[in-house]
This record gives sequence, structure tokens and C-alpha cells, in this order.
Amino acid sequence: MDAGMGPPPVTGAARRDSTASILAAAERIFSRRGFEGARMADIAAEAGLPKANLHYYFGTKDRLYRAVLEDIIRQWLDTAAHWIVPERAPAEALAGYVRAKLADARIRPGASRIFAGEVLRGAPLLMPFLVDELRRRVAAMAAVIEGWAARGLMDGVAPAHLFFCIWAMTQTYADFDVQVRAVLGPEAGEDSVFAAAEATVTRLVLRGCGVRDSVTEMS
Amino acid sequence: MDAGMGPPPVTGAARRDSTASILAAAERIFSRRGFEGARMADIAAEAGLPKANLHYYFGTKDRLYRAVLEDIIRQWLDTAAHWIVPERAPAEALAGYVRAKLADARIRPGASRIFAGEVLRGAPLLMPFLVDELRRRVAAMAAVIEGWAARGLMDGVAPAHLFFCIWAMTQTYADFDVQVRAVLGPEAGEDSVFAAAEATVTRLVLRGCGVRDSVTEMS
DNA sequence: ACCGAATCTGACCGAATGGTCAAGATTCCC
DNA sequence: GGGAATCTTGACCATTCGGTCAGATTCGGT
Repeated sequence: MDAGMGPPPVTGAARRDSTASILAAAERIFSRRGFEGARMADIAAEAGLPKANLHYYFGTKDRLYRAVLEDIIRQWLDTAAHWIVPERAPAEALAGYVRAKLADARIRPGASRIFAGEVLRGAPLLMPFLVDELRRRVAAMAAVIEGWAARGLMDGVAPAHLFFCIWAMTQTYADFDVQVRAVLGPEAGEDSVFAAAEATVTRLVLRGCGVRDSVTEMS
Repeated sequence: MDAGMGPPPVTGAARRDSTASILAAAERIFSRRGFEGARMADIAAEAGLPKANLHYYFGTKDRLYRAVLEDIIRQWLDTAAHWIVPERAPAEALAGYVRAKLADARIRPGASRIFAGEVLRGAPLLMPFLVDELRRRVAAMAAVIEGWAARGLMDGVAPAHLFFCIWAMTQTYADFDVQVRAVLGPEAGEDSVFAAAEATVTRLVLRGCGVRDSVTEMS
């Protein structure tokens, strides 16, 4: 992440507003069209600014994309670090993590979609992050899981795969939202969809891991 | 699916070879670059044919993409129709379906990635399919699940969401293969990765659904 | 009020890309 | 064997798109 620097390295006032609205617009456009499909002109229009303005602040399309990604990664890691800690009980931690990830998927689906698109393409930009930071984080989280298993609080499952599954199930509600809506039909409201999603995912995770003291005995 | 027709509506001999290698090349290129990112010239090079040849057989990039997608959808539906049937026991059906989907993800990851990319973009081409065919299929599969639940063979879970979760978990091993490999490291071989994946996903699904007579009592 | 720095913007490129075409090569069928 | 349909291909084009730039315009400090 972070390569070189844009035009002026100083801080400004209007800078904040412009960059913020550009980033927001970029997240919206990139999330639906992907990096290649997104047009700088469209992002500019979405942000209500002339195209040259984007280049003034971010230099190139590539750097703008990186900036968006960086923001996404930060939140991604924060959520995990908040929930998957040894102090919590497995039931609370895993259910909380699932709930938080689903909330992200609902509130900020574009972020999840951009991340997905990046990894789909082979993670040309994120590869260093995946191999270094993410790998370390997962190792740490795996240790937490194994600690719980060792204390008899849950079954022994392959920790990394458990996380792959949790990420897949939760993020699918952002990445494949169109499919979810199409299948469930228009009569299914957002609230009920996400309520059912949380119940289902939580159930699969908690029961699948044999978590004792299952908070969600039924749903 | 299927819109209009290519240049000549007749059958040919060399036609088969060329179209086949073009489709294979297209699947490889589209799967990593997405529709917008894929270059007709690259697909041509991958297929070992001049670019004009692709246009001779498929007319436009759009029609070539549709042809690839159509093929993918067919397999997608076949697998589901094969496993999720009332005659089978839930344990066998669900485990078999998971195994088959994971095999697809391993053997033909490009197909899954193309499908994912299409849905990520809002399914501009697949929307009709999602709303009509897929919705009907899921309704049928949901009826099977509910039948099993009614017979006391498994718990009552929201069937559509169960499938969303199964698709997410299995396809993530194709779509996010790069992330999986990066996190698990190079020392993890294909075989062991997919073995662990199958064990984990199957466990989450079967235990999560409270399937009786669980074939996989432990792993 | 004044001045330099920061910000903004319309007009303008060059490269890349999907698509075309007409002429040449090959295959098929009688 | 011969002619027509099918197939192949290099050269070419129009458009689109990321990026540039020089000239306004506004902002911040004194």
C-alpha cells in the first residue's frame, strides 16, 4: 500500500472535502464496474467534480484505486481484531464477528465488492498484503481458535478454513446481493433478509464448530 | 441467454476446433481480467489464433462472453439438480453437493470466477436468469429441504440462505484461491487444502443443519 | 488589501482497443 | 476436378479513455 506521493504533500482545507467525495464516488463506481470497467469520467460525474480534479488529488486511476482499497483493508482488519480475541468466549466472539461482518456487508457493500474484485483478478495489488499482514493476522486468530479448542470450549476445526468460510458466507451478502435479491424476490425486505442471514450463518458456524454454551440454541 | 446469431448459421468441421479453443481461451482470460479487463487480442493469443478469427465466429466481445457464461450456467444447474433431490438422504445429498461444488471449484476455477465477476457487476447479463430460472430452481430445492425437515431428518433452516452459504463457502475456494493460497502458504499442497476445505464446509453444513445420521461424525 | 500558494477546470492529446474488410487459403460436395 | 461455401488473416479505422497543461480562481496569512 501507499506508493510515492500525489502532487502537493501539504495539508489543505478544501482538500478534505474534495478527496472525501472523490473517494466515496470512487468506491461506488469501482464496486460495480471493477477497476477496468470504471471510468474516471464517471467517478468525476458521481463526485460532482471535473475529471481533472481527480487527477489533481490522486494523480492516476491506479493511485485512486489504491487509496480506496487501503481504506477498505483497514476496516476489514479492525473488525477481526476486535472480535477474535482470547478473552471472549467462542460463542460471543464468533457470533459477534459474524454479526459485525454482516453489518459491514449491509452498510458498505461496495467495499466488500471492491475487495472481491481485486482478489478475483489475482490480487495484483493486494498480494503483498495477503502474504504478509493477512497471513500473520490469520495465524494469530488461528491461535485464538486453537486456544478455545484446547480449553474444550469448542471442537477442533481447521482455523484458517473456518475463517475462509465465515468470510465467504458473510461477504456473499454484499458481493452477491443481486443474486440474493433475485432469488428471494422483491417481497423480501432488507431487514428480514439480513435477519435470516444472520440466523443461518451464526447457526452454521456455532453448531459447525461445536461451540458449547451455544447462545443461539434455536432461532 | 442466447441473443441473435453469429455469422453463418450452418455447421462446419474446423468450426468445432476453433470455437472450442476460443471458448477455452476466453474462459481463462475473462476469469482473471473480468469482462472489461479482458482484451480480445489476449484471448486470441491465448487461443493461438488471429484476433479477426474470434470475430468471425462470435461477432462481438459481448457475444463471446455470453457464450462462455451460458456454458458455465449449464454446469452450475446440472450439479444442483443432480444432488438436491428428495430421494436422497440429507447427509448424502448435502455432502455430495458440497463435494461436487468443491471439485468444480478445483477443476474449473475460471468458471466460478467469471460467474462471480458477472454477479459482482450487478449481473447485467445474468439478471433474467437469476430472476427466472435460478429463482425457480431454488424454490424447488427449498421444497426438498423442507421435506427433509418435515420428515425429521434435519432441522428447519431457511433453505435459500442455506444455499447461499453453501455456494459462498464452496465457490470461495475458486474465486478467492489467491487469498487461500497466500494465507495457507506455499507449503500447503492442493490436495491437503481441498481435503481440509471439504471437511470444514461439510462439517459446518451438516452440523449446522442438524442432519441426523451424520456420516461425518468426526473428521 | 495584498500576495503567494493551493485549488479548480476546460480544452486538448496519444495510445490502446473493439471491430471491419477484402483478399487469399482450404474444405466440401457433386 | 472444379466451383462454391467456409474459413483464415493482416492491415486498417473510429472511438474511447486516461492523462496533461496552462490559464483562471479562491484561500490563507499578514
